[in-house]
Amino acid sequence: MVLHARGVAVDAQTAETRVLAAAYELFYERGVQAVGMDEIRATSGVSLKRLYKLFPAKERLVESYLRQRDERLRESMTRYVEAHESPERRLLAVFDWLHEWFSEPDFRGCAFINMFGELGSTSPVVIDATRAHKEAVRQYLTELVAAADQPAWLTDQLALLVEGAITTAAIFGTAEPARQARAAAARLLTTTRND
Amino acid sequence: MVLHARGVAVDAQTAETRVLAAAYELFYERGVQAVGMDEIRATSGVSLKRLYKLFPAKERLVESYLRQRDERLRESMTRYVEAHESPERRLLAVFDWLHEWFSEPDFRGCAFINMFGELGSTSPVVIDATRAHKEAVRQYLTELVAAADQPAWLTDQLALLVEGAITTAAIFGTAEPARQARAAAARLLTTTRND
DNA sequence: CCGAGCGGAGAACGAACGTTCTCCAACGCG
DNA sequence: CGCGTTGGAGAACGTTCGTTCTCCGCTCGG
Repeated sequence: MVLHARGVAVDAQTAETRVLAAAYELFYERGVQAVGMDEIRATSGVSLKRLYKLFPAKERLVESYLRQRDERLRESMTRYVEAHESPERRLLAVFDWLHEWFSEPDFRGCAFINMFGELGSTSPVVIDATRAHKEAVRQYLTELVAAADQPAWLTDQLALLVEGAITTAAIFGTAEPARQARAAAARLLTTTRND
Repeated sequence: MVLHARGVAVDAQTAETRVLAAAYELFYERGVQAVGMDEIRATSGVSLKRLYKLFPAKERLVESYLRQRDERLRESMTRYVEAHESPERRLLAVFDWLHEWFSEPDFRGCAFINMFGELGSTSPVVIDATRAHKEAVRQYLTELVAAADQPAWLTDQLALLVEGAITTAAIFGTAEPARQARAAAARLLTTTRND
C-alpha cells in the first residue's frame, strides 16, 4: 500500500513536471486561450484524468505556469548579473542579460505582459501575478541601485527602460532594444553626479 | 429608388460609426476574444445582418478598430505636443501627454500591446498593425528629436521610455510612470552636450 | 390596396473547448 | 484466482461564439 502510494506519488511528480513543461512552452508561444487542455495533454503525454487531478482547473495551471516563469526568469537574471563584481557593472549587466534573452529563438516578449493583455481585464489571478512579478524585478533593481550608491529614483527610470526594451523587442523581433536601453542606462548612471 | 439607396447609404454610415464606437470601447476594455459579435450588436444597436454586411468577419472589425485607435492616439498626441513652441519643450510634452492619457479613468494600456499579447502569435493582421503603429509613433519622435537638434539615437531611448511607461502604468494602474519617464527624458536631454 | 425587396429579431448551425464520464486493462492483495 | 483500485483512451456534455438562415413587418412604386 505504502509502496504503491509512493509509486503513484513519484509518477504524479514527473507528470506534473511534464505538464508544466508543456504549459511553459505552449502558453508562452501561443497564449492561454489558444491552447486547449487537450493540447497540453497531447504534448505532455499526461492523460486528461491525471491532468485534472493535478490541476483541477485550467486557471490553476495558469497560476503554476506564471509562478514558474517568474522563478526561472529572476533566477536567470540574478545568476547572470552576479557573475559581475562591480556594482555599476552589475546594473548594466541587467541589460546585457536582456540582450541574451531577446536573442533566444523563441523569445516572444514578457509572458506576464502578454497574459495581462490577454486576460488582465477578467482575471485577478493574472493581474496579481503580473504585479508581483514586476514588483519583484523592481525590488532586485532597487538593491542593485542601492549597491551602486545611486539615488533611489534611478530605479524607476531603469525599470521603465527594462520594460520598454522587452516590449519593443517582442514587437519588432529584434534584440537591439537591449543595447539602446543599456546605452540610456549608462548615460543616466554617469550623469547622476550632476545632481 | 435613388432616394432609397441614399437613405440606406447614410444609415450604413451611421451604423458603421456606431459599430466602431462599440468596438472601440469594448475591445479596449476587455480584449477581442472576450467580446462576442453579439455584444457588439447589443451595444451598437446595429443588427447582426447589417453588422456582417459592414464587416464580413470579426477580423475586419478588429482591423478597423486598430486603425481608429492609431489615428485617434496620434492625433491626440500631436495636438497636445504642438501646443508648445520650443523643440525641447515639445519633446517633454510627449510625456505630459502620456500622463494625461494614463489618468483617464478607463485607461488600460496600449491597445496594440494588449492585442499583441492576445493574438500576436496567430494573427498577421495584429502584428502588422502593431508594428505600423509603433513605427509611426517613433517616426514622430524622430521628427521632434531632429527639431530639437538632438542626436538621432536619442529617439530610440525616448521610445523605450514611452513604451515602458505605458506598460508600467497599465499594470500598476497609476500615472506615475509618465512623470518618471519624463524625468529620465529630461536627464537624457540635458546631458546630450557632454558627447 | 399589392407585391417585392430591404432590414430587424433572433433562432439555428457548426466548431472549439473546458470539464466529466464511461469503459476497460493492469496490478497488488487476500 | 477473484477483487477492488488506479489510470488511460477517448467519448460525451454543456457552453460559448462566429456566422448564417428564417421569418416577418415595413416601405414604396403601381
